[in-house]
Amino acid sequence: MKLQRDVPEQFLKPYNPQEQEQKMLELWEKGGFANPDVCIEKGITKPDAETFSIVLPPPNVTGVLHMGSALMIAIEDILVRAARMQGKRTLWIPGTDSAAIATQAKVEADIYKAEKKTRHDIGRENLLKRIETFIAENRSTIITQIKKMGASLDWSRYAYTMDEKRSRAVTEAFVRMYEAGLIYRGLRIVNWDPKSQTTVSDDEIEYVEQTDPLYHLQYGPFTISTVRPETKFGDKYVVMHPSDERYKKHKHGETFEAEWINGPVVATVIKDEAADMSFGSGVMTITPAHSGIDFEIAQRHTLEMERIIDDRGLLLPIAGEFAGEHIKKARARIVEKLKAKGLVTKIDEQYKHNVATNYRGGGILEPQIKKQWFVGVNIPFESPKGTLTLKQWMKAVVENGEIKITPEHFEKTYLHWIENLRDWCVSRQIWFGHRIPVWYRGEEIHCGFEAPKGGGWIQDTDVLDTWFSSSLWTFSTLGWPEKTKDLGSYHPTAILETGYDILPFWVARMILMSGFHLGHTPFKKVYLHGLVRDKEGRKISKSLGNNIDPLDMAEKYGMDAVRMSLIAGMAPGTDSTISEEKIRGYKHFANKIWNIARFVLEHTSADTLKNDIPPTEADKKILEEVEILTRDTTAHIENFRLDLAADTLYHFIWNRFADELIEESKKIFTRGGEDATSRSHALYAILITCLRLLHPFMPFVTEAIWQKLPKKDSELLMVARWTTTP
RNA sequence: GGGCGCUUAGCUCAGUUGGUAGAGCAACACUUUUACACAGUGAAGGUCACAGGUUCGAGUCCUGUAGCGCCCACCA
Repeated sequence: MKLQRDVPEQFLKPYNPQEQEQKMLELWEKGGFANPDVCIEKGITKPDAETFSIVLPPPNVTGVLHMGSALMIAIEDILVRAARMQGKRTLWIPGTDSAAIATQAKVEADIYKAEKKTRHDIGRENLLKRIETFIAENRSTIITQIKKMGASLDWSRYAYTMDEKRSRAVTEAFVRMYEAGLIYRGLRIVNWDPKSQTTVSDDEIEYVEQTDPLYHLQYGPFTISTVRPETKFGDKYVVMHPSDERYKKHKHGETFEAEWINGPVVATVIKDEAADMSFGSGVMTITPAHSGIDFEIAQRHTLEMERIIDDRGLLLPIAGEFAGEHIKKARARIVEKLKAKGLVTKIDEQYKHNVATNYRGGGILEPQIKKQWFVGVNIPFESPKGTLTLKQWMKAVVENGEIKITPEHFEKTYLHWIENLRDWCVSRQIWFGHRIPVWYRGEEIHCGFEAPKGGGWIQDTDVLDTWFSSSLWTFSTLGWPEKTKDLGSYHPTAILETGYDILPFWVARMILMSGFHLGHTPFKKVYLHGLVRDKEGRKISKSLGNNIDPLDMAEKYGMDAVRMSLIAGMAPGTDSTISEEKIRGYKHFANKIWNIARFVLEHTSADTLKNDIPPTEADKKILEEVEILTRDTTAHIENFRLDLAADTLYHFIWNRFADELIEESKKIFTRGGEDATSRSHALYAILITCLRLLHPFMPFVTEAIWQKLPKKDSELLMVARWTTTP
């Protein structure tokens, strides 16, 4: 058979991603098919088709794309593109997050560096203005980068956690939960950072190992031990385990007198299982105002709680002669005094223990009792499943299979987390974020959208935990609390895809919020991906210098190669590795398909494809193989085994299609005749199918080839049908 | 301390309900044959962590041991 001369010229060179990618992006944008309304309008999707909706876990508005987010986008785009091609009404909603703590910290640090001023120096209003400016200057980066990845997001529905609609949703959610009694204000022990003057959520604690002396002190008839003598001024309870044989003769509630730092005190014996019999003497004194465990013990037995340390870390008057001193400095002097009084029985100099620090800024945390806002997880509310607590709801929807988590073993992690779940502290003492919609006037409290009429009302100065707004995301992005069409069509979303590391923080809390506000789940499925590591299996971090920038790599090897190398070898929920060599490997693959297309097009043309001839027996068999390939790939995608789908396609295309089918076709074409015609039809059909199936994974190269095909059922591969014979 | 995982080729990892061990990369030899050298052909490479058990049959199921990792809690 004679070579066709009408092969597009571009195929005569190796595949050049830089040349094609921008063109494809423009083509897709012009089509507008990421918007399901456009798909319906243009007759691509049926108006009553099954929906497939998914929210993009919103990246930080001022962030930059890294391999982790690239993986997430690749996975979601594959699911979305496949669903769209399968005829579903497909919506993928983009958005960004304000990441309040991180953003404020960054701006504060910048200001301090340039002007040596703290936020207290410049004031709330000014700081917020500076943050807004900072966000305005940096917000486009991440959006541009996401677009470059080829993500088929519907940007007409873009949402930002701090925009007007989302802010409205946050306030509405807070007010409704307050009115239902699920949000309350309470005194609780919180992690207070004296350095930055804010509370820190449990998730933001970083434990740092430290070596300090452990002092063993005589306390009445008991020996207690502590690394922090400076907190011990108010101690008047000794706690021991109820079944500790050594202290059998001491009854719960009995009192005794003990000589202590600033003179004699009357102490009470408390029996509580929190005491560890194997630690030291098995007896401890407690400081309820400055220790979580102690606070809980005190609560159980309704003991007095007295503050010893103020918000700045200075000792209060209870410390007597030490009052006003900073705890750090006071310790040595207090130890001296205890020694002088003969109360120090022993010192372990090299005692290793963990100190809680603020992972941003590193300040050592000092637990304090503060008034905070909480979402009560054990308070009943009326749900479609009857009267339930939030905790019971969150447990039920996963246990009864309304929400399926993949990989399955994370269901255990989730349920275990729910078991240990305590009330969620949602107030934060920072300035950037959604302000708590509560006003005070003396003892009066008002929760609503604005201050009540009449003067003297002062709004709560705290803002909400950033996860509060994030947990409304599946429905706030669809227009809630308005009863929008989108909300009706696309909620619950089909699937939530995110990293396993935020399963508790985000996934669980979305289930909570959706349960209360909508009475159903926010999604039907949860798919969790793993972390991206370097080829040595190390976490990617700036300090290790092993960061591989996805956009640099795309520049060098093409975005398809980057996407494919993230997906291949990535089993659900398992950490995967990335390396430049791997990316290069998939660039070769893109080139392979390119050359396959060239070969096929050299042996077909619009003219030859017109003749509808029956395939030979051999070709029939080959076409059956392609059907199996389609079935396998579709099944793998449905099971979220994108790695297997990618592998299957890779091997079929390279080892079967290229190495075998094309090789044997050369002889057939040399002989010519009907067999050759049949074969050229078959190869063309295989190419078409491979392009369709591979498109979600490698959208650019497949679309670029598609654009040059002489015969196809759709102008854009992006909205071509998933399975069909032309 | 509680929970969840992992251990398969030099490296990174697949291995779906048990049925004679797989891929990519790396390394080796050969080949410039007009789709592609960003290639092809071929060869090499493994006591599936270890020890028991169930089974006709175990990488796969069960029990235990060792090593590694992650999450949660946090020791006064």
